[in-house]
Parts: sequence; C-alpha cells; structure tokens
Amino acid sequence: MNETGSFADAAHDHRHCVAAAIADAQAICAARGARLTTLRRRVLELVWASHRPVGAYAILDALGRRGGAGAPPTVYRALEFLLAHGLIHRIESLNAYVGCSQPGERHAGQFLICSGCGNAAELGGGAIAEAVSAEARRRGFAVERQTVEVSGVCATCAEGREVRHAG
Amino acid sequence: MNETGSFADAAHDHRHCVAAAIADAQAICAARGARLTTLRRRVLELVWASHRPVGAYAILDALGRRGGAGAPPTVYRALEFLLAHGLIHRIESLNAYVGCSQPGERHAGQFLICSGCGNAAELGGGAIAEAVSAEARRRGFAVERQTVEVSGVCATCAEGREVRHAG
DNA sequence: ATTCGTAATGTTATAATATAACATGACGAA
DNA sequence: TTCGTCATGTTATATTATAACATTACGAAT
Repeated sequence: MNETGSFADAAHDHRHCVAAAIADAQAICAARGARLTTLRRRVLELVWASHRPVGAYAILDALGRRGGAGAPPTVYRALEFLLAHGLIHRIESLNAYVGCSQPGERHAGQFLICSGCGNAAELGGGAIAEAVSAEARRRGFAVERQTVEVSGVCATCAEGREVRHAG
Repeated sequence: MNETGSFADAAHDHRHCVAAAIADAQAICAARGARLTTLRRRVLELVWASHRPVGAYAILDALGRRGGAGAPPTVYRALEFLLAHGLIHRIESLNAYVGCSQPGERHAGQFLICSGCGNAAELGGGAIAEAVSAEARRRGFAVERQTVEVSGVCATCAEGREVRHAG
C-alpha cells in the first residue's frame, strides 16, 4: 500500500511505490478472479512510473509502439480494466491516469495536482466527500461518482526547490 | 442572474435564463471594457441553449458550419473568452461547456450532473470549497483552481419522471 | 474622415485523445 | 482435446483541441 495524501518527495524510493502497487494489484485480482495479465501489469507499472498523471499515448509509446505493443485500443483496454478494479484513477482535467494509492475498493479519487512538479497526491480523507454528499443530499441528488481535482503548487515547489518532473 | 444550486425543472421559462445570462454578460463586459462581440454572444447563447453541458463541436454545428460560421478555432476562441470572463464553465469530465449561474467573478465551478436529464446544476455554497481548502492547507498546498464534478441522478429523474433532454 | 495599431475572426492544417468493428490468439473448464 | 470465453491484435475513424498564418473590423488619435 502506498502513502496517501502527501506529495512524493524527490528522495523517496520510488521502486517501493511500484512494487507495492503491483503486489496490491496481484492480491486484489487474485481475490476476485480477475486476470492481471502481462500487458495489464506492464501498463500498471508504466502508470506508476512516477507520481505524475500519464497520458494514454505516453503509455503506448513507453510500451514500445513498434515491436512490442499494439495500437491505442491495447492501452485503453488495459486502462479500462485497471480503472474498473480501482487500481488507477483518471484525472479528467488532464486526460491522464495515475496510480491509486488505496486500491481495492472503487472510490472517489480526490487529487491535489502540483503545477510545479506535476505530481498528483491522492486525498484519502472523507471530509471533502462528506461535504459533497451533504450538498447533494440537500438537493435530493443521488451521487454516483465524484471528481475532485485541485490544481496549485505543493509545499516543496513553493519553497523554490525546483523538483520538476521528479519521479 | 440565474438560480444556483437546483436543477432546472422542465416547466421553467428557459428564455428567462438566456436573457438573464446575456444581460449579465453585457453588463460585465461593459464594466471591464471587454468586447462581447456578435460571435461571442451567439456562442454564449448556444451554451445557454439548455442547462446541459454542450460540446464545442455541437456549438460549431449550431452556428451553421456551412454558410455562417467558421472552423473549430472560431468556437474555441469564443469559449476561451467566455471562460476568461467567468461567463461559462468547462466540465472536464464531459469535455463540454455550460453557462455560469454566478458570472462576474472567476470562481471554482462545482457541479451536480444528472445522468438522467443531462442537466448540470452549479453549486454556489462555500462548504465544499472550504473542505477542499482545509485539506490543501494541511498539506501546505496553495490552491489555484478547483474542479468538483459530481455525477448521479437528480431528484426529478429519480422520481421516474423522465425529463431527458429537458431544456 | 483618415490612418494606424490592435484585437477579432477566418482559414488551413494537424495534433492529441478515444472508440468502433472485426480478426486472431490464449487460456481455462468440462 | 475441444470448446467457449476472455484478451489482444488490427484497421479505420471519431472526437476534441491547437498551431500558424492571413484577413478583417474596430476604436483611438490625429
């Protein structure tokens, strides 16, 4: 399981994040009888290559478009699977995808997205979801899905330490 | 000024919404020395043609692609202007645009989007924004922009009264 | 009224993101 | 081992958005 709610600092051992994500994914898929195939695992690894949301075509390129990997549907189908099983989230405001730090249950993703380093931090707390639910309830609105994406500048970048494109 | 925080019911006089939106826009632009040109006003009217978010290409078609209107940049530039002046919002999860019901100040748009009728209701309250700010503050994150989009089913549609595609 | 600068729009081309539709292959259950 | 299903490959195209440059419209200053 990966840490939630804070920005990855430049020094952290990112291999651990990836390893934890894959291990979680394997456990979850095994428990459900879902097949985490080689392709799906590779795509998950590529999404987890950093804490920055990554676009579908970047994943496609990373898979090695010529030679190994196929065409857009290859990647989109893998992303669809990973989304369905709560292993990644889609960042709507960026048309990009990022690893889920609390995989397993299908939940609303809430993100702080730093325009400096590009990292996205997933918020785990229920305070925002509560506020959203309360507003919705007042209007008799039945919530199915929440999208909360907050862009701005993280503490590290605000300090002037340029961490652009940190893993 | 249009009503905020509730779904348009099928019976409401939508011409009033449009007229109010145009009047607001004219006042705001006049106050700022911004030019609400014919094209921009037409695009604003088209965005306000309903309470459902509308795509850029739908607007382009409505402008009358052959004959009157031009190409995509025509529409995208008008949308950019309207966004910059807080007259419309972009719904990230739909790649679509909707009229702002509290125009004038540049503010975070928070929306309830009904999958039944397709209408989007803008939330005016500060409770959600507060919750978001509080979470961000705890992490030393400086918020620049918030995107809150909640999809689900509005009260009217839940009652089984099919109001799909109501204005 | 004319000129001139800027802002707005037109035009052409193309980039970036995503999906439809159908063919082939892999894998497990019976 | 056969069969059915799920996964992937393949080709084509839809949808959304922007770059780059040309032309036009508009208002301010003369």
